[in-house]
Amino acid sequence: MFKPPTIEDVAKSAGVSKSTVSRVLNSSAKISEQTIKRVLEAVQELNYEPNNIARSLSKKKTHTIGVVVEDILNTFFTEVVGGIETTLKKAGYSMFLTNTAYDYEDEIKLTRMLMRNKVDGVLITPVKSDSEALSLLKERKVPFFVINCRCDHQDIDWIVSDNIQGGYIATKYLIELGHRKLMHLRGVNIQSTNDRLEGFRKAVLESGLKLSDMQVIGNAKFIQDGYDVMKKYIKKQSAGSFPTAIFAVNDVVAIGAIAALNEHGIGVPEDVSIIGYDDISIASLVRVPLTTVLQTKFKMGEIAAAQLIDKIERKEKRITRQFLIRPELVIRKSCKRLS
Amino acid sequence: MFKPPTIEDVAKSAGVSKSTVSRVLNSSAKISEQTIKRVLEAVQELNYEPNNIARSLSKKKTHTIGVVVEDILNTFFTEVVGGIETTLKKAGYSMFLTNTAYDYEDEIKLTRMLMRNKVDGVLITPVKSDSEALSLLKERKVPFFVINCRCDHQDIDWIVSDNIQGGYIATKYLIELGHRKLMHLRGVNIQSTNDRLEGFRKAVLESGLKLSDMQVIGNAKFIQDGYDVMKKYIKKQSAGSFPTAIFAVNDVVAIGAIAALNEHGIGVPEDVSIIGYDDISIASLVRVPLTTVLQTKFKMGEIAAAQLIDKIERKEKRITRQFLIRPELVIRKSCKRLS
DNA sequence: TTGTACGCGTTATCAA
DNA sequence: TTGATAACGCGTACAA
Repeated sequence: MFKPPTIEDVAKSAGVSKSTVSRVLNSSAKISEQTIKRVLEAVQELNYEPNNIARSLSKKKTHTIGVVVEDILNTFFTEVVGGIETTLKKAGYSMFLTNTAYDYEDEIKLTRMLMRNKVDGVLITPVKSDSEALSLLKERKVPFFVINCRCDHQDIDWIVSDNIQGGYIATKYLIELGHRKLMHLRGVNIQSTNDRLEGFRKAVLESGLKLSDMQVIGNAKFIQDGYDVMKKYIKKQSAGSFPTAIFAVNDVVAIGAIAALNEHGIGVPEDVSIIGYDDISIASLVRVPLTTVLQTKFKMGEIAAAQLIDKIERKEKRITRQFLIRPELVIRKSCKRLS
Repeated sequence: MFKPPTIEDVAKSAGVSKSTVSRVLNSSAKISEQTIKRVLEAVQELNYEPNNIARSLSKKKTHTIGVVVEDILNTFFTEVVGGIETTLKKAGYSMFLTNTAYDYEDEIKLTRMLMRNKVDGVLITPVKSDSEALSLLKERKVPFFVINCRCDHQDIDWIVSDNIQGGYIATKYLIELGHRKLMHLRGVNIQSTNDRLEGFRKAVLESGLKLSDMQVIGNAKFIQDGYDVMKKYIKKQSAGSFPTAIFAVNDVVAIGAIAALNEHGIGVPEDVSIIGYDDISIASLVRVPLTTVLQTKFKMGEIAAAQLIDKIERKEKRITRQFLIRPELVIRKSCKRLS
């Protein structure tokens, strides 16, 4: 059975004590040139790699960050994770990546697992804003940072894309193009999509328009939902009440809606303008390049990771850090100015 | 300063020795109902969580798998990682996810880091098929499994999508549709894309056609490359030699090529058929729903992870495991039968 | 059935 | 500048 060399083996080979080897490797004290050389030679020869597990146990620090994500396959989270990974690597941390698949029980189990693994900190996209996972972390004094969820508690750090602002700028853009009869294809009932609706309302009211003139329909999430909702709407409505512009809760819903519209001979943007949300990678490639609202996901991950590390290493007094990232309008071809 | 309770604390609180606590928690031996109850109560009360670091050090097993991926943002790898994560979770393992960004130096550094962290095994998509990372792992007897790369060495386990077969079925399909003047938009010079070209050639020859009649152009990777290569080709060529069908090295290159074709009034599939590779999520959403070749990425991840775990836990003699996953044809609308 | 004592591979403390 | 030796928190052989 193969056993990797330990610090003890190096010590013997170099003819010194293991404390000396440790000192050389961590350059923590003054050591004679001679012994340094001898130790490094022994390290080379044995091809010694320190055992981080033992080191972690001794130092009570693992240089490891746990990441709990809702959907590891969703490009939104993927890009956030990309930002996290980049930042952690730079700072010398490794990443335990876990996936809840929106399962609350799993979220708690995974958080527990991470705590048992003594991660130095946790980045989490919680299913619920009052998730017990957060209480667990707080109780055990594990530094953590919440991503993509505004938590009520004042002392919880988080970063979210400002969905109210995003809904606002999307709607405002449509209004500026001269549209007055708007529709919102709303999403499922969660914080982020509710915020987008709120932004929609805010823009409408602020522009002196009436909410009662606007239509808010659907409960859409995937491309098929966008298609179905639109299809159903078209069949029911008389042409008179048809909106001139639509704000869809996300890009795939927008794409589905466009397909339904086209099937009925309604052109985008000739007959109706449509704006999405997310700027998914294909937004520029679909039949009509999609005007949309961009969330800087990679950056969100970077900021969250950087903040967490700062919290861990600086150990400064509790400053609550809450970040609202401004989304950006990406103008392509799916909206036209109303003459 | 807060200190989480240790097994010792639980032992004291329950009035037993720590070995007893350990036994209860690992149910490794027979213990009286009484003490079991007392211990569990103490665990509850103190909200005790075992320290996996200490446990790992003692048991020489971390229940952790290192994953080294070339591009954490690429949906190909993302889906593979999805399959890995699912499988590992089921088996009770955690995942250290790292990203090389195609940097060979990084690949080695990260592999070293994983070994220092004493992962029980490694899943890796190496940049080179003879990467030193693999030798390191072999030397240190760390079980590993290679994803998406056929390695020369007979004793290395790997799983790849069969790109030769993929190129073959794509080309064969075009030929079966009656096409005789084919073109291949080739990719950059790496194993997988070279294999696709090889499959292309194989299908051509096998059908009794001449390779000299076929055109192989480009060095394309991204959407822009597909556009540029096609654009350039159109400008140079006389209509006579134009192919009736094109096999593009991947979907985005195909999409770029279609854009270039359309700009010149060449319709797909009316004037020229085109088939892609990958079945990226948007393949069905672009102007012309794309016929393509599908790689079962999630499944690749699942298989790789399952095989690795099997290797770790069964400790059976060396059976080399090499998997060639068959790609599948996904027929949509971008190819037409030649009359 | 339970407890004692040692080992896992480091770092940290205290002498020398 | 170095070397013993004690933590770190847990599993486990051995003894009781």
